[in-house]
Amino acid sequence: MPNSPLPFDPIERAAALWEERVGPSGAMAAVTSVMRVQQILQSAVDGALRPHGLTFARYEALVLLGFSRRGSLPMRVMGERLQLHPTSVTNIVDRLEADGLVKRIPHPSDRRTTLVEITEVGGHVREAATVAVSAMNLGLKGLTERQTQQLSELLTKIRRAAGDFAD
Amino acid sequence: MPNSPLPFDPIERAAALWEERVGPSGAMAAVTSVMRVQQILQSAVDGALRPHGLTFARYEALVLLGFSRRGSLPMRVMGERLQLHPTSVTNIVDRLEADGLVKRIPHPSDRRTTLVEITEVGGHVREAATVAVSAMNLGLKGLTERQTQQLSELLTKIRRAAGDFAD
DNA sequence: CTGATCTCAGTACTACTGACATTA
DNA sequence: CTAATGTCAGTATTACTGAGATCA
Repeated sequence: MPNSPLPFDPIERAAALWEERVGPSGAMAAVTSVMRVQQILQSAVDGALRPHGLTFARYEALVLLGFSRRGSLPMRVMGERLQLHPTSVTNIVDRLEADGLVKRIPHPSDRRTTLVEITEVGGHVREAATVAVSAMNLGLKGLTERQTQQLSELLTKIRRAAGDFAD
Repeated sequence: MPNSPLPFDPIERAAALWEERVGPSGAMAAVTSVMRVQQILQSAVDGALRPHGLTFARYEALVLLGFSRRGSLPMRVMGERLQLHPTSVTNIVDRLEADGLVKRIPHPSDRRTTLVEITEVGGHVREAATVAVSAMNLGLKGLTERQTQQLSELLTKIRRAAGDFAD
């Protein structure tokens, strides 16, 4: 455990001081909250996936491949969907391939492109990992179903404004 | 730029497939959204702070010290407030100290404790950095003031449920 | 002696830059 | 020739584990 719980909300306290000495604190509080919740969720999900030898990033890649028609996708497409830097895709696929969960195969018509295909073992690991993260509801506690949806909607507004996608 | 914007929302698409093949996708979508928005905000804030030689983590530490009475706090307290691992506090203070923004001073009564004090230079950098992040509203675009507050409230429910603090 | 505080060494993971090879 | 696709090497940040020194 990093730290025992504080008797007060540190973000709320920081926001009060910010308001008093700097100015409106709404954005600061929201941004800090996002950072902190990301850390909480990342830690929770990674903990559930560790027994399966996966991180959340690698798990997402595995799920994406499992969703595709032929169980394979070009590296570039994986990067687009998972919002990953090209070198990060290389890195993640390297690790998955080293564990035998995916394999690189040549693209039939475009020889620049590398396809990544989920293996049978990869499929089993994906299923087991999915059971694990589903069982913990991905660490998302404290919100009702409706509030969870509200949260997604608010975050999607931010993503859209940031130009993540043009819907 | 990591990638050009997609013509559709990748999280929404993944959620639809998840719903179809795995089950309820609300939590998955929310968690993935948090991860992605954190990345967006982190990148935006770090970009604004880079000219000042700071990351968001180091900036937060500087702000925290600036808010304290005497401009100094024990390492342990910094870790509590910023929700950082003890070794991360050491790391961050090391960097700030190397840049002359803070300095370690001995605690007057408890010799186990190290106090971290913001320097005059550190105060100037903090002020300039605050102007920079305030001007960009911390990268938080796409939400009204009211929605920003809603977002903070939802995230705080998660933080409370995770045992971050006992209010 | 027990527990608190901090540091150090080392590991893991991911992002990003810049360079480069291959191919459309 | 220009653009696209991946890979490699190297750098930067932060989280975390385990060990250990110092001190209340």
